[in-house]
Amino acid sequence: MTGAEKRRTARISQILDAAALCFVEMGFHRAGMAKIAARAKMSPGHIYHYFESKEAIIAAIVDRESAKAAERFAELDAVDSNELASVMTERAIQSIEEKTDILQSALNMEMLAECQRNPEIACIIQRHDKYIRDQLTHLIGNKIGLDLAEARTDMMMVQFSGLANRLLRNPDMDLSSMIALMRQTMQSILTPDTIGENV
Amino acid sequence: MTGAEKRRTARISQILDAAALCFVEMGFHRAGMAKIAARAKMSPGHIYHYFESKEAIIAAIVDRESAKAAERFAELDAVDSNELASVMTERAIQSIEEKTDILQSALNMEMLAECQRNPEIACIIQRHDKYIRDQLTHLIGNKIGLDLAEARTDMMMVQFSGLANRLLRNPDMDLSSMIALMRQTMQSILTPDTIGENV
DNA sequence: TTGATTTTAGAATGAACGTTCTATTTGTTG
DNA sequence: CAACAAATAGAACGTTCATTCTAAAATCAA
Repeated sequence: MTGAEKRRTARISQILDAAALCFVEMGFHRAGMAKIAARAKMSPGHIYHYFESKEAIIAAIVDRESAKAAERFAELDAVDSNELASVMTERAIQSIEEKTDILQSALNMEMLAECQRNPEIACIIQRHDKYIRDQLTHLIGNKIGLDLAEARTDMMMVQFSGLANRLLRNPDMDLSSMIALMRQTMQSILTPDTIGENV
Repeated sequence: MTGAEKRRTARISQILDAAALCFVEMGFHRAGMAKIAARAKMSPGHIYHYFESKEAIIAAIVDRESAKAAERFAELDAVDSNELASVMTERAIQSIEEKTDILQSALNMEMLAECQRNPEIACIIQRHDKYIRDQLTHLIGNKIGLDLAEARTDMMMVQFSGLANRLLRNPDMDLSSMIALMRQTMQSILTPDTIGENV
């Protein structure tokens, strides 16, 4: 990688990091280019050498998250089938405990609200969503070998986004009881015969 | 109610309806007062005779939803204890089927995104959330008479917001399978001995 | 080092938007 | 009906913000 290319990717990272923080703190529309620029330690005008528009920045952030998710799934794919269910459960718990995903879900909320009316963003997010869903279905159905893999995947995803949503709406909520619930539900989703005959 | 008061409440409804639609369609920040006014069939300036600011309109919308929710809970409170669980389940299914709550959840998303940085809105939403939670806990614990009422309530609320979230993110999702999952989960939440010992 | 090219800054632009102000219309009441 | 109050319209204001433009600084090639 040449010096110029290095610098370029470094600047892009700076912008993406700054923008993500600004979006979380102040929302997509209140986060002005001036503030993003200040946080990324460059001039507003300069951002336009790397991104065509503010929207392009969101798109890039979603893409970046997708890439991270892909990495995590690649890791899970390497786990032994017998351990997979418990590893997935613990991963989920862990990401809640770290509250990492809480900040992330504030960002997701912003994106989701935005994608309601911005078709290009909507497309990116739906592609991302489909990717995650396919990966999970693969893990649950093929690797763990459970039946009704799609239904279990949907339950899991409902659980995840629901939990994030509730934590956002009720920040003072008792995290430990939420974690207990989460663990239990994850286990029941990833255990045979949990899902009744009426599905 | 005098003629003046009638007109006043009618105008306020007009504004609230128009604003809610605009917020869903275009988001809080893109929904300009001009557009809300046009939709409410009045001039922009006139809105300020009823609401101090745009934020006051959101606050009023949330309050209005709270009032509607209160009505629905009052109805549930009158249902016979033995039937309550199944009535609650069917109510939930129904609101999904009608897709009413989907539009509603787009609005919720908007509010939720907004409340991340607007403390006044955050306060209103959290009060609303607490109200719903208390009501549900009362129904589940006192009327149906289940143990672990708070935990069951939280599971239920996670389930609800999660489902709304997923439908928003993935609008083409197969609704019928979602409904099947929902029914089953609601039943399991509202049945004794469903929640394990580890809670 | 010098000329060329890329990178960066920061001011300028133009549009959008929340809010306010002024004037007009409508409705009410003595 | 006349006088007053409330309701309403719509233009005007001031601000904010994404984007563009101009020029300066830094980097690199020769």
